[in-house]
Amino acid sequence: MERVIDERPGFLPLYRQVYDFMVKQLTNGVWKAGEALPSEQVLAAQLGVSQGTVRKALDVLAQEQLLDRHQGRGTFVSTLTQERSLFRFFRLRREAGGDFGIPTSEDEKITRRPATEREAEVLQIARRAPVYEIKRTRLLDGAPIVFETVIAPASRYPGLDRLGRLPNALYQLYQHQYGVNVVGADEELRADLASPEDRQRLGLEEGAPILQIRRIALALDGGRAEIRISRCDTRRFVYAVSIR
Amino acid sequence: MERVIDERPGFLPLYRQVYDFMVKQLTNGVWKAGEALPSEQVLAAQLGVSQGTVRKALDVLAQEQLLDRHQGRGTFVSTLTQERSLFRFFRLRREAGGDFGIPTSEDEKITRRPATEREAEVLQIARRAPVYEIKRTRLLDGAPIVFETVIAPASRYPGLDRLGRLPNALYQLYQHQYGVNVVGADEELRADLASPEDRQRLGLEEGAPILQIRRIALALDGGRAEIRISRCDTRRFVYAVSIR
DNA sequence: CAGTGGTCTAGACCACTTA
DNA sequence: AAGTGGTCTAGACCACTGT
Repeated sequence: MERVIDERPGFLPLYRQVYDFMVKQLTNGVWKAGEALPSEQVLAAQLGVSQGTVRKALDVLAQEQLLDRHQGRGTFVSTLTQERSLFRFFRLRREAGGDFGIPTSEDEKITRRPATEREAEVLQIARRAPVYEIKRTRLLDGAPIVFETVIAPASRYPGLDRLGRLPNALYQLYQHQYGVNVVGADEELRADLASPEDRQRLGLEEGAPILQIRRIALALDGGRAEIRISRCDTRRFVYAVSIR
Repeated sequence: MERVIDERPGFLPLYRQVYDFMVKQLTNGVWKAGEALPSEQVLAAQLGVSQGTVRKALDVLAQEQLLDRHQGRGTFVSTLTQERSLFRFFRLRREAGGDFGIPTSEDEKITRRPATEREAEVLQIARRAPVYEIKRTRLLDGAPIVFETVIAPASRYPGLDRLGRLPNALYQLYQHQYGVNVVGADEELRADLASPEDRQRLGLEEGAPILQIRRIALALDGGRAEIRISRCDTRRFVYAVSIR
């Protein structure tokens, strides 16, 4: 860690510098998903700081769900396969406090095309830079519930269209194949009427109401991982949020 | 703090016991909204624990937004008047990353009636126990956007129907008049078609889509503060969520 | 048993606010 | 200058996991 001297204007607490170092280890793939980190003692010695300072940085990362800590076992890089991580981003569940459903996919189609003006701006890529557009129908309990469109920058995910059938959990693919960690999302929700394509994919009648979710997924490196537009039939499932 | 001896089965970390003590101070109104707490040193001495342990409990409460800490000034009980607290629960904003609007209210009507079976269950009160039902139209930029129905247990808010015109921010009233702190909420969102009452209050046409938010507000004491059903016109405003 | 993270302490010093 | 919270250290002991 080299103990950089704090210049007065531009002061960063030590544990913050340790935190930044650790984020770098994660984004650079030095510490990979599922792996164990060195122990607190070892890290403290390597970085030339006290164990308490290392601990403070680790606690922040654990709270951000980038690390899993287990007393007696060690500290591990979080994997998005885990239930809680999956349902952090897939929030449809049976109504009235029911449990979450396990989604599957159908009628998938992936194309490569230039980004629209707005997409390029949101994804922070060059005008008309290539993106992959993935359209698919998502099912819960075997019934079509969501019509999903994903816009992902081609630069982050080279060859995404040559992978064959995509897995159910895209974020897991991003993490393991491309080293892109999705750590958060901003969503905007609104009600709309079903479009012809909504109706065809979800088996709805004309004039049926639809819940649209427009999500911008945020990557660990500070950039944007994708845009995702989900159009949901909420007759039997609701979108659940907990505010704390 | 009396330093309760930890019985082996039933072990609670010291800082957790300190935390529980502090929550009691807040729920019992010993520490009131806006007031300053004793300093860390004083608390540590009073409770017979180290400053570090007090700090750990205070940090948790600060993170839960129940306390505000300011270097050099002190630690204060959070007030729900502050912008960020208000917008923690009012999440409609101008679309496409725009700013939040400041809501006002209109056509308010409050009635007292027995709870329905389902309401009683959700609010954790006795069958047919009295509740207040508040209906009102909420406006943004002067335009009616939300038709809101609030179900609040009468036992928590005695005389709520004799207060005259209710303030815009009900949670602030709950906190200052009744000592009820709203610390979180569970929400379920779905799309629906505008009902006749929706259409009348929001000026919509038949067949217009509506975003319905069903919220259960959680109080600091672990009970339920209210049920709130918001039916929103999302043509010009969207419901914004940040997942981190 | 050794090794991990979790808790707790005591004390030093720093940064910020107020008077 | 005095008082507050914020950072950092060093060391002790506890709880849990594996071998």
